[in-house]
Amino acid sequence: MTKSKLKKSARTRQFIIEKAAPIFNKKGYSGTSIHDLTEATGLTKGGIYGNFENKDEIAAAAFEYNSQHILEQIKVRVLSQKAAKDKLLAISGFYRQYLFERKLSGGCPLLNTAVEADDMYPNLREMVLRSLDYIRRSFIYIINEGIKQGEFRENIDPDYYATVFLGLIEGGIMQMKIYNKSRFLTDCLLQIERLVEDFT
Amino acid sequence: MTKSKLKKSARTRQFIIEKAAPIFNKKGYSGTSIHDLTEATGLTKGGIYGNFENKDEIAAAAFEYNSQHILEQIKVRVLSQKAAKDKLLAISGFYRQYLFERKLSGGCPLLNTAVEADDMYPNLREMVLRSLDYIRRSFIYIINEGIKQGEFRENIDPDYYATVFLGLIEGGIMQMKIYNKSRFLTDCLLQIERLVEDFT
DNA sequence: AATATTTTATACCGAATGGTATATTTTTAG
DNA sequence: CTAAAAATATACCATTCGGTATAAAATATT
Repeated sequence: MTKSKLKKSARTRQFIIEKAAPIFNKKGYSGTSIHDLTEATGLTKGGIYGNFENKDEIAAAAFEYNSQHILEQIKVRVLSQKAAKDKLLAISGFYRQYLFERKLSGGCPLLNTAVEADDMYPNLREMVLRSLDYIRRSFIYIINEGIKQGEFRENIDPDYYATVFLGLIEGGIMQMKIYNKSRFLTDCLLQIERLVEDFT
Repeated sequence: MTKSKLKKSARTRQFIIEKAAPIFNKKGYSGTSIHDLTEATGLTKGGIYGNFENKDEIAAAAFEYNSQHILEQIKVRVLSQKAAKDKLLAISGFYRQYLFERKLSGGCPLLNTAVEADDMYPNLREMVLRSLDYIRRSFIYIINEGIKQGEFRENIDPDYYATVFLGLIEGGIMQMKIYNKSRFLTDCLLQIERLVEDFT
């Protein structure tokens, strides 16, 4: 192992994933061809198929990559706050900054993949479900903690608000993308923040 | 004109649209092949291409069909109410009933097409934008009327709430589809109704 | 009913699809 | 530095893709 701790194949695999991820996010699973990936990576089919079994496996890895990037950033931001209210605002804060991430220019991978996969690709659908549920459970956990520690009122339904918050986020992203105006997302995020304000 | 007022071709065209619409809504534009349509209609390629220029035109007609169905139902429900508050509740009421429409089992065509089209198919994107904006403007118009007639408070921002409502609707549908539980949509609709309640 | 017209079926096209066998190159280990 | 192993390029495969020319069938007009 001269150049790196990882084997060559592992590095190439990662390289392919990084190039493939934004393409799948923009064009979707059906809309992305292997040729798109050879073009983006500079590799040939042999190079791609030497590292992945088939298109499904690349798509799955690409989604996981896109998804993990979001979940990790949310995690970091939440952990950096102490008060439950600030933790919730940290999540909406992430999506405010998210607007400017070139990496995710194709929109929200959770939303994109959810819409394409739900009726067509059960494996991808399952992966989306797990990722969405991570955010959901984060909301629920934070709200419950807030209640437990007397920071929030007691009659707040964590499940309900997790759904409302996620709905506002994804619905806001959808509108932002179609209107090509960030205001549509920021308005939805503002509503989340107002609801959170009302928790105390 | 023996059997109908419409020419044969017009009837066949309509027949193709009706069969194609749910397929495009489930599988998306990239995911739907002409073969899918010949299979669903019982026609051959000649029959299809005798009535449509190309796949784009079928997809556009299919989206318009799906979209019009929604917009018309919203229109009817809104017109059946007099008070601004009831008009707003009529829209969320539509989406409650919407859950059970077999016709739209593939989810919300506005959401589906928005997500697939935004980066890839500018024509479809434009059509989605017009449809979404119709609902948006309905919300705005109703809220403005409510304010004008003293039914709602005066410090309500119609544009803001139109965005929030649409976000909750589409975000709710997305969650409902991926979790396969209607509660995720009904919770988002409930939040709309609570916000409307607060307008008075 | 006969004919003109429209509509649909058949048969085909080149290109692109996902995928693979194998030759060649590159990397790794001794 | 050399040999073994791994990774990549080349060339190819069958299938499907969207689309079309044309022949056959169905419909509309007289």
